[in-house]
Amino acid sequence: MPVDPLNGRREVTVSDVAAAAKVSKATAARVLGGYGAASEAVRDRVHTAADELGYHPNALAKTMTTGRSNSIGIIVGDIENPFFAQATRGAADVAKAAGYDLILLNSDEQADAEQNAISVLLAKRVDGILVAPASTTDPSSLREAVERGRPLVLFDRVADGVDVDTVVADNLAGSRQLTQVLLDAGHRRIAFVSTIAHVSGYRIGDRLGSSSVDDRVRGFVGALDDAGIHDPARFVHLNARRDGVHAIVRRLIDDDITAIVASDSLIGQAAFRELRTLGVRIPTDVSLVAFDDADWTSLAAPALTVMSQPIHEFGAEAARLLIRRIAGDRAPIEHVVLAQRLVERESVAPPPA
Amino acid sequence: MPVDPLNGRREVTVSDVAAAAKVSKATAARVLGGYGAASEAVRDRVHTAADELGYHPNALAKTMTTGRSNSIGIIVGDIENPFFAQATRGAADVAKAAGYDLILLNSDEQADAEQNAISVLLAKRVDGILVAPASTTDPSSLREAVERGRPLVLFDRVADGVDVDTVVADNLAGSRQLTQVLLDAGHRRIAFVSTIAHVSGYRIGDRLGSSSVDDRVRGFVGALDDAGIHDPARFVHLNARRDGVHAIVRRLIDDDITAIVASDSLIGQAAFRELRTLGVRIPTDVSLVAFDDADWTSLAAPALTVMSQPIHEFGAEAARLLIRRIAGDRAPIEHVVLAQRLVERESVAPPPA
DNA sequence: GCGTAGATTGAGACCGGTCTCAATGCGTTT
DNA sequence: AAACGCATTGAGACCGGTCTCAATCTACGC
Repeated sequence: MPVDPLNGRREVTVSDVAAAAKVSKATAARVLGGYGAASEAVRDRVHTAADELGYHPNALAKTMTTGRSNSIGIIVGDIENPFFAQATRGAADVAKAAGYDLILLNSDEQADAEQNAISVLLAKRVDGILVAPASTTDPSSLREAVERGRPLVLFDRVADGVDVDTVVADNLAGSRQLTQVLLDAGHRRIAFVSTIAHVSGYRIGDRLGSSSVDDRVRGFVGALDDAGIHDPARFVHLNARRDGVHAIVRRLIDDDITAIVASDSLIGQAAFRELRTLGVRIPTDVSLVAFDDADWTSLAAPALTVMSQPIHEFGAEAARLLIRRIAGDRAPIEHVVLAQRLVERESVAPPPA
Repeated sequence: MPVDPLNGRREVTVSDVAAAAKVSKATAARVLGGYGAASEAVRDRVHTAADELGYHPNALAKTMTTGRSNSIGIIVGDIENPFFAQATRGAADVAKAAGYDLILLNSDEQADAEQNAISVLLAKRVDGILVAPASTTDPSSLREAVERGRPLVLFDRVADGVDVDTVVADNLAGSRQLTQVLLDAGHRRIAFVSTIAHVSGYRIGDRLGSSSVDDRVRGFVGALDDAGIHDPARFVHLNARRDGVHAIVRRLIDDDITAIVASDSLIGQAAFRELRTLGVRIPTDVSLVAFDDADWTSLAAPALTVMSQPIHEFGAEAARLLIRRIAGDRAPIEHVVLAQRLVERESVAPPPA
């Protein structure tokens, strides 16, 4: 009798049930597994035997032969970030409805952690992987998944040279529109702030490590450019993680910036706090807008004007695409682009005279 | 040659590597698995063969014999709720450091979903389970895990009759202290609002479905009682999910309540919004306090006075306890109680004259 | 030079399912 | 009554690892 190595207890197996029901292992497996046929009488015998013995299927053994684990991996930057939490929930709901579970890994936006996460997931034989890639420009961490032919779907950002389904927002258009709100209010000295790491000062044509931020910056720069503002690139401030959002914001105030576009909700929050501690009034002295309609943006005073994204849907749609691929769909790669939506509130006003 | 049933591709196995390295399967397994001994020469041959062939271990096959999956399940109410997201991150970090991955399931605070989640996790042979139980009073959904001897650790709430390690906050003391802030400000008509379902109006001695809410209510009632307030139970308002926080808040205002204790951050948020739409000024007209130092509470105007909890630590400590149990620790059951911390801000003032 | 301990290696069972294929049983057709 | 089709059942290989145990090899002591 086999013994569970973990707690020394015995797990009831198909063979045990078969013996108790006086049928072959194959037959017991058929009725317990719900495949193949069996006579009514046998089915009853097996089921009652299973109940009496307390049979519980071993999903791993099943995976061994079928090759399907009914679990999918999801790699996010940080589950504590409400953005990822929401996307994960969207994915979890779709996955659950289709009979899949989620194995969750945080990458902290680190390529090596991401690569390691993928190896782990592959070793656990997940049926597919959902990832918000840490780097758009260096997708080497994703290579293993692609090479080994596991279905892979990217969300929030794309990755160069990785030919898989993706679900992202229309950040280019969204950023243009968000920036335009500021321009329309009369601002000319508008800063864009992002935590993304970049080798040096931003210059037109530079490619950023995250396609979504890249698009946002391009939308921002494009809008300024269209408005006839000279050298818009100088208004782009990156590396805010390294330098600190508060330090950057302080510098911006010194530079007589009159409006700030925060690249995401977390940066928006940090900027909001710093402006408050500096005693800078929003929107009287400085206007502030951000991406993502996070909870706090409508609760804060003033409430923030934001570019809202269907975050839940990022995860849900990505999961749908993935599950289709797992099911064997060989349709051409799909690049889903979801619209953003402007939510105007109270954080924008004309620049001070 | 075995073929991967999922994508028709061939996965390289220990046997393949063994053949290429001209050693037995057992020997190849030993060097690849890092157990047992092998001569330097053989080790080299096997490793180069593995590299050339592109060998990737199958963690499931390993689990089949060892009985350890190196994954732990975590069941939360809703990963989208920042509380659970934070706790999950805490657990994920500790788990990762110990070589475990997390399988995440949402229960939506539903006992049947929780029970199903446990079955799934058990079938996937997780080494242990972390759960914020949906019901303190009806722990039947947890029974299977206990009966089958899988290590189980509860966090945020306990469950009656389930004799396992737990990690919760000192809600009784925290709630008392939080209520006292209101009492000290001169309030006598203070309401406690929770979304928890309850058969009827709250009465002293009633046992609530969540031990943490139960403790908070008892702390609240105790503080009022000590302050000589008659029949404090009448100030406890439950079933806010069913009735709607906004409806309850409106009713409270009609009843000339001068202060509100929100049972968690989400309720605090809903109450805050409703008070604002009603044109009720905080704290001039009504004081508002809540549990959990969520982001928005310090960003809102006025900033909320809250009872802060070490949420991250709930998950982290629970994971630590669980991993100890998985490792075979037979020490007596541990009930960790973490302290809460009062954060006084601007949402409390004396009641209007 | 021989015995023996210790290191190295291989054969094959095992984990708990699924799956293929052949054997058996039974009702129907001719 | 022989032949046939279909439903039901069982034997045993297989998935990809681990693990036990025995066989072989090596070096050392006397």
